[in-house]
Amino acid sequence: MRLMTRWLTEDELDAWLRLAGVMLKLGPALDSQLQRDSDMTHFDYLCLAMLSESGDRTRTMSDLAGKTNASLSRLSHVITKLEKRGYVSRCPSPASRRVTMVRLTDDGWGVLVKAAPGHVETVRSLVFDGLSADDVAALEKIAGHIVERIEASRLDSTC
Amino acid sequence: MRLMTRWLTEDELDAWLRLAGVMLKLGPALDSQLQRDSDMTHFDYLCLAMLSESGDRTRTMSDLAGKTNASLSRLSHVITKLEKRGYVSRCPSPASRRVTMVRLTDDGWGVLVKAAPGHVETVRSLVFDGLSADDVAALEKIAGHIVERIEASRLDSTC
DNA sequence: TCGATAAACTTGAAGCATCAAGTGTTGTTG
DNA sequence: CAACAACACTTGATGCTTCAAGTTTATCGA
Repeated sequence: MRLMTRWLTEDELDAWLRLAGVMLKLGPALDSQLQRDSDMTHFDYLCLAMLSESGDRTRTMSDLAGKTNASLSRLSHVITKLEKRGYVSRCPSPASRRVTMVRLTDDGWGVLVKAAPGHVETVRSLVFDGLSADDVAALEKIAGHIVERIEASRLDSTC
Repeated sequence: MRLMTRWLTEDELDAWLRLAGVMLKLGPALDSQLQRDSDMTHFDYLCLAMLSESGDRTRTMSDLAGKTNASLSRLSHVITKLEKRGYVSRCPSPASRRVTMVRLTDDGWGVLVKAAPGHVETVRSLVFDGLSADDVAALEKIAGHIVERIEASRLDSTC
């Protein structure tokens, strides 16, 4: 708790309200397209995509949670759903009995391949069309900065 | 539907994954702080804040939905909740009988004033600390660009 | 002016996310 | 080596968001 609040400057406030707008609108916009065309959430898509990028299409829950920026709890619920649909399967890890591994099935791969073009087109048209290379670099830098700070703050409070 | 997908470049993909990280982590981080310290959601806070910025602490539902980047349906549910807590009140509009006006009550104002310092401090520490003025300008430009494109795309599909 | 269309919400149900609590497994330390 | 803490999840309940459908009021065209 601080005694004096460091308020935002006018420029910061403008930037903040727009960023809040992105948070409030972009997620739903992506969900809406994927739901309509492929009956899945953006987060579902991310899970399948992150699995597909692993050599053997397999990851541990914790690893996948990290790659998708999700809590283990959220991931567990979603993996249960995707497993019911046959897109992924859980299997025990050879390394340790307390880790669960998730594998992208052939069906899951098929669904991902079908969903990808429409999703990428949506991301392109909502985010990247009209952005310069400098803008893209700035976006990566700033977004990376924010994610880092969030992760650092979670470490603080855990100790 | 396009025949050839314009995939993302490597730089775009990096930027996109980080932006997705922001979407997935920043909202929950803000919710978590506000929930813990003030028993409210970030979206609740935004509603109260946007009402407080109006001269008479009053806005129509549609106007407030626009300011908070929300659907009318979402807003209606949340306003019902905030009304039950006594932070806002609904009243008819003198101009037209189909518009509902929402007013920030004194209690709501009090809650907002109490919540603001902690929230602003969180936003500052997660987003703005460590960003240069150029970064802030870039953030505003890019986030504004994305929000504009989402709004434009919604108009497309509505016609 | 009358009827159709659109605007401005509201509501209920269904699906998602989060939180708290619980289970089983693996290091770790006295 | 036995207790204890930490890790890697899983589960159930609660609250939030979205979607589809419904209501009431205003506008617009013939």
